[in-house]
Amino acid sequence: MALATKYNPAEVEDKWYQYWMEHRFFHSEPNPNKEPYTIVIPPPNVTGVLHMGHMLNNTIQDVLIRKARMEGKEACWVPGTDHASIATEARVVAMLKERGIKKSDIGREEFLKYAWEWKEKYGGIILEQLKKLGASCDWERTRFTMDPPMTEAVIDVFIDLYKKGYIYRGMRMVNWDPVGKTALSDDEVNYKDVNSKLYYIQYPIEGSAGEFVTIATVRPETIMADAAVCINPNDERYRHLKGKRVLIPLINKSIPIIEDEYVTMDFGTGCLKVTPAHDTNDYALGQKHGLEVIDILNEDGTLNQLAQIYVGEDRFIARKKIGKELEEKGFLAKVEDYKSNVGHSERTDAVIEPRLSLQWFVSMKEITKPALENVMNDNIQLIPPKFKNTYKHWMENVRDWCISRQLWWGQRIPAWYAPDGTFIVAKTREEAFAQLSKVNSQWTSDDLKQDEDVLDTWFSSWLWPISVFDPTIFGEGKNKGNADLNYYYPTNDLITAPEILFFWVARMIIAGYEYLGTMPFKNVYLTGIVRDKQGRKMSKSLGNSPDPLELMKTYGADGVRTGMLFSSPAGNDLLFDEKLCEQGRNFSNKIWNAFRLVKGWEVVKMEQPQENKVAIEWFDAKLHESLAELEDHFSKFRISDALHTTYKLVWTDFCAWYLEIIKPEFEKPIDSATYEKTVYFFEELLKVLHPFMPFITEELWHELKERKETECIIVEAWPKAKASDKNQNSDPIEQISASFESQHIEKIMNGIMFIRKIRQKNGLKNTELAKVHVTGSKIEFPALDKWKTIIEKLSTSKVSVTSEPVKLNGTYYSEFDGSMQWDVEKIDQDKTELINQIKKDIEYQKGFLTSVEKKLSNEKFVSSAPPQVIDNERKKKADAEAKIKSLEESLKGL
RNA sequence: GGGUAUUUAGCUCAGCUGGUUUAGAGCACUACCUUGACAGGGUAGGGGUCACAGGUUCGAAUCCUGUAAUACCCA
Repeated sequence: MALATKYNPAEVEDKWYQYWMEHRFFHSEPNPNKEPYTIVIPPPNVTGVLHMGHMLNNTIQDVLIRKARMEGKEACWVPGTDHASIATEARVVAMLKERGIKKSDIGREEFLKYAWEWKEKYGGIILEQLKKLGASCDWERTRFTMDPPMTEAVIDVFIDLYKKGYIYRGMRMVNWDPVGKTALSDDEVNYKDVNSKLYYIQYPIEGSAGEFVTIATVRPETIMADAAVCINPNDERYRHLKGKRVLIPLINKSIPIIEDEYVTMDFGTGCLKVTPAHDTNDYALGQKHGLEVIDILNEDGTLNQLAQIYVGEDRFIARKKIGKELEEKGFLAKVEDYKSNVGHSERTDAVIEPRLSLQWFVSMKEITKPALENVMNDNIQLIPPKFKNTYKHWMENVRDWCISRQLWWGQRIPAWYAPDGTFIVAKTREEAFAQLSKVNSQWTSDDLKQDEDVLDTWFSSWLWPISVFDPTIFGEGKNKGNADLNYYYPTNDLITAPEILFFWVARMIIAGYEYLGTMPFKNVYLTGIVRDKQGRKMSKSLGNSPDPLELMKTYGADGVRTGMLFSSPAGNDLLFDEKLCEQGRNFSNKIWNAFRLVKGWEVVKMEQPQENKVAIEWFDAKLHESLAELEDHFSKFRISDALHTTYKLVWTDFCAWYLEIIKPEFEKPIDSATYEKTVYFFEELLKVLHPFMPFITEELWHELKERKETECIIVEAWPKAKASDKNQNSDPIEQISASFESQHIEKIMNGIMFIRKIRQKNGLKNTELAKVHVTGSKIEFPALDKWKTIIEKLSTSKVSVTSEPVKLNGTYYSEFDGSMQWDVEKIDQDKTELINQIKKDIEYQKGFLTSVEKKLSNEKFVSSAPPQVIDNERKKKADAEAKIKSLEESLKGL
């Protein structure tokens, strides 16, 4: 045989991907005659390289899009990347540092030139890697969140929301990253338990020499920013302090003692220092009591002039030094070890500093309303639905969204400041100046300064499902959308990771309702997180992630795709094991070898053997049963289950049973009728396999038959499950099973396995025939008779079949399944094992019988259970009794 | 601290509306098979008190309560 015994994916994968591209099979245009099916890719970070999370995510998207394409829908999968302002800027800064260039020296314009240069060079890597995976994205529609039209959309949205009153500028306590020197959104902060110390500091009471009040704090370096000391008005211990003042140690500054029930009496000393500039809760307390705000930190986390002491020192060094000085000067009562939960920057890992600053915010209270409502009422479906709760909780407690970032890489905020601080939000300097001139004519256009900050990347990507189609619809007086938008929007499914449910998904829903009045997608499929075997999240720093490209080289893209999907229930984490890819590769190989077998046959025109007709009839039913099951799985996004169904259909039903039945003896030809039908089955199987394994299926599709240039499996029609004529209303799976004698065949297959078992126990050689007698009920007899030759072929035996019990000569091992009796003639060998087996069987059956009898003798059961259930129990009882009898007889025979 | 989940075979998971022979699959494991498609294979086999404790019910892996462990999200 000319074909290699092992399938070699490397030879075919690139070839077919290129072929698909050349023939533009991935490209989509609006087509009113077809139903659209749209997915927008969750845009990976431009700085990113393919990791296992992308592999899983994009495999699922590709499975869905390929299936939709085969179903005759206008399938459109839009790819692209986002500009990831913090991550990219960090990369570019690092690159410049290597070249000895400092960001601050070159200025914004120059820096952005380098950034774009960097983006052009490295930015496309991940998209190229997706091609290796087989992703059938419409590459002609590739988008980048900083493409000029996409940027314009972002600016339009900013201006529009500002005009609507959703965007405001405000002094707010933000999460400040002193290393990145930027504000972070709440979601970009990771909280970690950190060992720290609780300092008990004594504040002298003004005017009462020698009297102190003790305060516990983990941040002694902020005492200089204290604006008050707070006690609980219900606290008896401090009643005498009412209305007094205390002096801040070391700087001797006088501050008031205030009262508020906010203070927990049993935490620390029950006495709280209030530092409005450096703690979120203290800020709120300060607002309430009209306290002074003293910010003693610079943007890099060092102390400033207002601190008076240790000016210029880093906050952590200052903490140590102040602790020491407090002790030396007798202000420190004690120090305790303390565990506290401290926020760290997701990007730089620096300890987050709550900091007051002027930032831009989106007010979330109103704008989120439709987004919450339409998820709760299932207009938009989250899969799995357990995420609805989490979503609801977040949406109901949503805080205003801080959208300004102190970076250069991103869309610069379109706000223009006059020298006196008044500002105008407008698209261009000219527009801003024109607006300003109306109210104030003292300045020239050149006096205007644009805001230095850029917008959060999510402020771009929340528009993604709209702006990839038409970025021009945002803002007042804009058009109602182009043909693409009207055709593809709302998109169908969004496949993404649960970790960005709020970062991204929720915000896209908000934008969708705000700008188009409708949902951006109908279903949100949340994949799990890919972990290693020990359950650790895969990460670069742990180095526990395999290189996806290497994996694809080793196992083939098809192998890795199926490997990922073998174990990926929606929303549950996937413990990745390379063995899964190996299983995927082995599956490719199995398909390949089935093909080799079929392709190797000599086909002649001759009468079709009866057993082949029987096998075809059976497999045809099996195929349609599986198709119905597949449809059910897909409709519920049970992708892994869909793959398992396909896997079993191909490996077990087709290869292990069907092909074994019709396989001609060595070097004998096959009849053409069976061959044609087998090729047809093979084609149908390749089609259902295609979404999972696009490459091998395309290859075999063309190997199986001569095809025209565009006759590719990627655009072949998806096989539909046959619906039976009767019982139109009942479940499709049941219909098919019921319409066919499948339950008889299942019994026959069990019988075949019984014979094989006895053969093995008997130590029969491959050439020796087992002698078998099968007795079936009247209803089963026709099926048995039809399958007789097949039973013989598959179990290497000589079979006789009757519908009435007959007297058999000799001794037999028997199996009775309730209606069929299988007797395999005993051959003298060691019987003890078999005897033990039978005894075990009898015991099992007796135990079973007891449990059934217990049920039936329970009066309450008999009186309250539905009749069907009781009948079934009676049947179970009769079956068990018959089985025991049959087993005891064969035991006697031994 | 608050919330949401999970816990079924050695591993990864199904088990969808409580009853379909005292629990299924894949992988791993064991035995046998150099069988003319495939050893990346075949045939057969072993393996589980459904986390624990209560409760509801004629009947619970499935529903309820509590406990424990784990994971994620939020503060």
